[in-house]
Formats: sequence, structure tokens, C-alpha cells
Amino acid sequence: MSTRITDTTQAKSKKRLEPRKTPVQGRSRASVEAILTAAAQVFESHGYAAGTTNRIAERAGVSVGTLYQYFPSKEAIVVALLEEHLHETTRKLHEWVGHMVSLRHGLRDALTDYVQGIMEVHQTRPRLQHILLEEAPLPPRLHDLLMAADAEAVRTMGGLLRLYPEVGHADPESAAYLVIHTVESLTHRFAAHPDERLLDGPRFVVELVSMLEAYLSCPPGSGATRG
Amino acid sequence: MSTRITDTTQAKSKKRLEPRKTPVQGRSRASVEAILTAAAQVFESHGYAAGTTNRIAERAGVSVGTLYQYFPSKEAIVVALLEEHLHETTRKLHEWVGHMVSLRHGLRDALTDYVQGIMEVHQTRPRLQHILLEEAPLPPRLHDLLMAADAEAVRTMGGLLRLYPEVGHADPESAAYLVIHTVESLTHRFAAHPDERLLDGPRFVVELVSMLEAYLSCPPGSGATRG
DNA sequence: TGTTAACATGAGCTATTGCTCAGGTTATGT
DNA sequence: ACATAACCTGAGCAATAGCTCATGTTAACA
Repeated sequence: MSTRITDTTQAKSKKRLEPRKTPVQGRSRASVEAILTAAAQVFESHGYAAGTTNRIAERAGVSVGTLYQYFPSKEAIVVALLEEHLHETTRKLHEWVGHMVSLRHGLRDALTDYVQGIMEVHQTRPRLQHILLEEAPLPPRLHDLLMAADAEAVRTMGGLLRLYPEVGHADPESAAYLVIHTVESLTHRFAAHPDERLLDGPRFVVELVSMLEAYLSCPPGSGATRG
Repeated sequence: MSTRITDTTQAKSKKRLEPRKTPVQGRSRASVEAILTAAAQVFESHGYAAGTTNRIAERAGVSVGTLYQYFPSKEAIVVALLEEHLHETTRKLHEWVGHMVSLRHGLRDALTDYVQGIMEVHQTRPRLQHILLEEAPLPPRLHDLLMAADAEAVRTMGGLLRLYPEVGHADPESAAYLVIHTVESLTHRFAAHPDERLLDGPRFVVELVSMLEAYLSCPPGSGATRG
């Protein structure tokens, strides 16, 4: 689900990520909650670098000390936010798969559903997602998690594609790779820069679905001529 | 050509970007050159935040003072590097268009050429490009430049698509938007994370080209069934 | 050869940031 | 009511980064 680049050079993993205290009482759980929502807002409005821990604590209405009792580093906050996002996305994907196998739509309707679902994910706080996925440095563990989620999504999509007789592709896994990442990248971009003059939201979805459908269902080489 | 997100909140544009001195002698031009290549290397290997100006100067074999005589801020270095990249990409696109209108290939061959060209661009220092385009904060002026380059690329591609009778799409501009950004995003991702187990380089190109060709040439709705 | 402008140097200033810790406040359990 | 643990506070430390400037060196030109 990301376009993040593997970092082999500055992977120092110097900071601990596990909280030094786990909240047990009500007020501390509220603090943790407040810190996370504040962090999301602060990152969204200031970017990663300018999203200082002091600012986050201030916005959350707690002191920096409190923040560092539950998040041992700034990185840990990013990790927590990203894990939330990851769970949300995975949940949506599985929910969608469930709908598809039960509803037995045609390919086009299924793809439309999928694209719209991913669009929804990307339209909520696109800048935050961009910051978390592309701008903030990630510990290797989380990076692996993201890659694993990507791979799992590809396998799931591949399995689903096999259920559609319209799909004439020899290798559903490869096709799934293209589908997953095309939808991911394009919806992300469109959510960030909706070029309304050229293409409004609904038309964008139609175009994207058309491309996917043509790719999956068109016999290869049809309509092509050689120079 | 980017997936960068518009930043409306921290756009302070506090730093000047124009050099305070323009090199006139040979040695200073060499210094500027050295600084730029050093910056590219340092960003590539340390990331944006850890790519300090002192490190860049050290790597370039000059002092920080010299660096700041020609680049008034760290941001200015990023801008210079990105402008280089932008010119390079634009040049490649126009070169490709020239080839296409003169060679009069079929659609598939033309698309293959294009995808391979963009792949080449992304395979050289993908991490640096990622840092420049996604991680480093950009001044609004350069951001507008990137968006303008994107729009121009879409127009160019749209114009070219009209020349191919195989293209059965009603609106070449919208199709061009999808083509441009699909290729951009997917090749970028593939260059960064070449998942060789699932799809090697050449096969990736074939798949991507197949998708684009199917989208552009397949009559819409063929092979699709309704719910 | 002398004068000037271009160029180079690098110690260190200023500002900022992630983070700590010594000491307070609130809840829990008996 | 008392003791203990959970929780909170915020001034400030240590580290670091971007950047400056006083001073020294090299090239251009008369």
C-alpha cells in the first residue's frame, strides 16, 4: 500500500518503540487517545519535521512528560498512527472481498466497488497518509509490515480474480499486482490533486475501472497493429 | 510527474532561493558542480533530514562557507537538483514524442518505448528522486513547476494519442492523464521495490504495456457482464 | 607589480528539537 | 486514613542543524 523506498543506509534503529508504560486507568487511556489524535492533526497541518513533540503534547492538552511516558520517541507515535491506518485498510479489503464473493457481481461492478473503497480511504486526510508513508522515517519492522500487507493484498486480489470468468489473464497474481498498485497510486494521487478541470471524481473512477476491466478481460493483442 | 501533496499550511517561504553570488571563474563553477553531485550522493545515502549542509560541503571537498556563497539555503540545493531532474525528464519526453511521430510505430511498440524510457529515469537513483519529490519540503514555485510539467506531459501525450487509429477512447486527454500517471507511479514503485519473485523487469513492462494498450484500444464494455 | 574583486575557509553563533527527571497530584486498595 | 502505585507536570539539558562572518587566498587586469 505504499511507495516507500527501502532505506539501507540510515537504518540505525536507535530508539525504542515499545511504550515504557501501558495505560491502565481511564485518564491515561484518554491521554493516549488525545495524543494520537493531536499527533494526526499536528502532522497534517505542520508536516513531519515541524510536528514537534511539544506541539503535539500542547495540542493534546497534556505535558511533554506525559507524552513520553506512553510513547518513548516521536517515531513511536508515527508507528502507532500507521498501524491504525494499516489495520483500517486491511479490514476494508477483507470486508470488500467478503461482499464480492457473496454478492457475485460482475467484474466491472466489483472493480468499481473496490476503487471507491480505496478512494474513501485516501480522501480522509491524504496529507497525513503521505507524511506517514513517505516523509517520516520508518523502523524496519514497520516497513516489513507494510510490504507484507502489500503482498497479502496482492494474493487476496489474485485469488478473487480467479473467481471471475471474465478475467482472461493467464497469471492472476501478476494482474493483481498491477491492479492493486495502480489503484493505490492513482487514487492517492487523485485524492491529493483532484484535477477537476480535466476529470471530476466520478469520471475518474469510471476511467480507472475501465482501464482495469480492459486489462483483465481484453484478449491480449486485440486491436494492436505492428509498425 | 510527482505524487507530492500540496502544502497549504506551512508554506512560509522564509528562505531565499536565488544564489547570492553567481560563479564567474572556473574554480567556482567547479565548486558548484561538486556541491550538487555531493548533495545528490549525500541525500541518496543519508536521507533529506540527515543530509546536512556540513556533510554535503565536506563530501564536495569545499567548506560550508563556500556552499552558502552559491546556495543561500539547503532548500536551494534541493531546488537546483530537482530542476535538473525536471529538465531531464521533459527532454526525454519530447525526444520520445519526436521518435514516435517520425517512426510511426504501432501503439504497442510506442507504449513499450515510453514505459522503458520512464523506467530508465526511475532506475537511476530512485531513492534520491523519492527524497526530492516526496520527502523534502518544496517552495511553492517549484511545486507549481512540477504540476505544470505534469499538465504539459498530459497534453503532449493526449496529442500523441490522437495520432493512433487504434486508440478508441473518446477523450484522449483523460486517457493521457491515466496513462501518464499510471506509468509514472508504477515504474517508480517497481524501481524502488522490484518484486522479482512475482514479476521481473521485462515482464513488468509487458504487463504494464498490456494494461495501457487494452485500456486505449479495447472498446469499452466488451467482455463485461452486469451483476 | 600592485590593486581589486572573486573565491575559499571553518570556528562558532543562534535557534530548535527530542527528550529527561525531580517533584507534584490523583486514584486504588485496605 | 494511609500507603502505594499510577499518573501528570514543565523547566531545562544535550545534541544538532542551518547558517554567518572575519579573515585568508587566488585570479584578473592595469
